[in-house]
Amino acid sequence: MKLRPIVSDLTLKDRVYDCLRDAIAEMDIYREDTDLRLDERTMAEQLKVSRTPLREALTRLENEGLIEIRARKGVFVARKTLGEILEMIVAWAALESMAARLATSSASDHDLRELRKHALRHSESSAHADLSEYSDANVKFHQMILEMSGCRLLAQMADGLFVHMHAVRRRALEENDRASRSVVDHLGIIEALEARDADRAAMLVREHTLRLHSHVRRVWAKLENNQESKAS
Amino acid sequence: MKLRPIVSDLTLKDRVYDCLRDAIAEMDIYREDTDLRLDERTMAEQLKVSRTPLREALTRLENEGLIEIRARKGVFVARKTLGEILEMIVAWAALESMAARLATSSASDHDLRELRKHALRHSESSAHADLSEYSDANVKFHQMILEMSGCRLLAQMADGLFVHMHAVRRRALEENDRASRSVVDHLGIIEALEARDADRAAMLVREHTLRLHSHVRRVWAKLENNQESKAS
DNA sequence: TGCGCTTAACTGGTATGCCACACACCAAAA
DNA sequence: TTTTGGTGTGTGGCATACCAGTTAAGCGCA
Repeated sequence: MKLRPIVSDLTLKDRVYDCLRDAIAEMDIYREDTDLRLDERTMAEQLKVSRTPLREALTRLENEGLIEIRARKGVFVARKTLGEILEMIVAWAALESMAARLATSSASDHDLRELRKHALRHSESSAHADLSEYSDANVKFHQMILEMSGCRLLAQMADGLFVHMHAVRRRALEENDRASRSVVDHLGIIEALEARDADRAAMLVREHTLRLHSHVRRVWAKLENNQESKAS
Repeated sequence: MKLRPIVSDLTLKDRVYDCLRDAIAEMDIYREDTDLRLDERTMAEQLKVSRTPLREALTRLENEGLIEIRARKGVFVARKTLGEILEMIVAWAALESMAARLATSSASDHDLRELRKHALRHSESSAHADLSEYSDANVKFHQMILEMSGCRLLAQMADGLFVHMHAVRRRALEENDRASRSVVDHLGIIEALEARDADRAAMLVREHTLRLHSHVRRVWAKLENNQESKAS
């Protein structure tokens, strides 16, 4: 018989952190009329905890760049600038490119079959499915590569970046012609992995992600122009 | 009359964080008889602050993996396993490789001259200077490349990894024949950057860092064998 | 003497209250 | 009407007290 420990070591602070992290990820941060203000006391009351564990959770969120705590001003959900988002994509490309390189030698044939299966399953849905579903499948694809690298840290660091992208995609990933291009890219990546071609796999992943980089830059700039013209 | 703002936004929690971070970096974590235990109340007393800001600083250190907080057991400086250290080096290689790639297009000629100057200044000292001095110069070299990428996030993420290496190098970087090899590598990297050859620069940086990877793996394994034979 | 139980000291976790500062609002003076 | 100093309210920062789990020393019993 196998028993699991009764007490989970999950402390209040941790659970509050998870809760807030999810809540923030679901927010529509970039809508102009979104209230980015978070009040410590209000939240503490809603969560039925005191401010202490809450504040420790907030400290953690601040480290990860999800919120900004300004002394005696307030706690605010961080709205990333275009520049910061582009940098995150670059870092992501760096990590995943290395992951792909490692995966060519550490991924099992079974892993690669699973990856291909996943890609095929969602290749059709890409055209007509709703954004959210496609986007989740897309993220999943990249996470699979990161995991196949066998290097947990790479996956972990990339995860920290994905959280931010969650909010971004609502604003910048609306175009759908990207999806079909994306599918082609993915297949190319899979083939390079299957061929165990490290340089090629790393290169394709990098270029694929950097394509997102220019896409976001383009779309974002357009959006900001729209806002300006609306304002004037 | 012109006055500068009086208040620095540095809160107690931040200063405590800086203080602890430095203190931990200076510790000889991997010596067997080092006491890894940190007591909240003792530290609070020494720092003359209450436990609240101290705990928030600790939370932050825990996020970055420098310490481990076990509920009702104690706070401990985290001793990284060999596997974790190797993963950090891989991630570092990923980030800096991308940085070198970007640097080939974003670094100014002046930046590159500075880099070469720095490398030359320390190329001689590498042979006879003490480990600490050489190691600092070495880290500085890599930080310069990360900065030249123009991508702050890359530099920032790599910095988070360097903190851990600070403790590691005391244990694993004792061999000195590495230094001369390192100098050669560095010059090669500089030349690739000067030639604005992105692929080559990225490749050289990656291989250079991955050499550290195998070096650490080798030395570490040897050390652990020594410990075992001593214990038996 | 050896084992097990009690218990007291110690740990991090949590709740609470006060403080200093930021800011908005208001009233009085110009 | 505009400016300016006062003041009230709300915010996060910090200190403190208490709580619950952990541990090990001390005690009693077989």
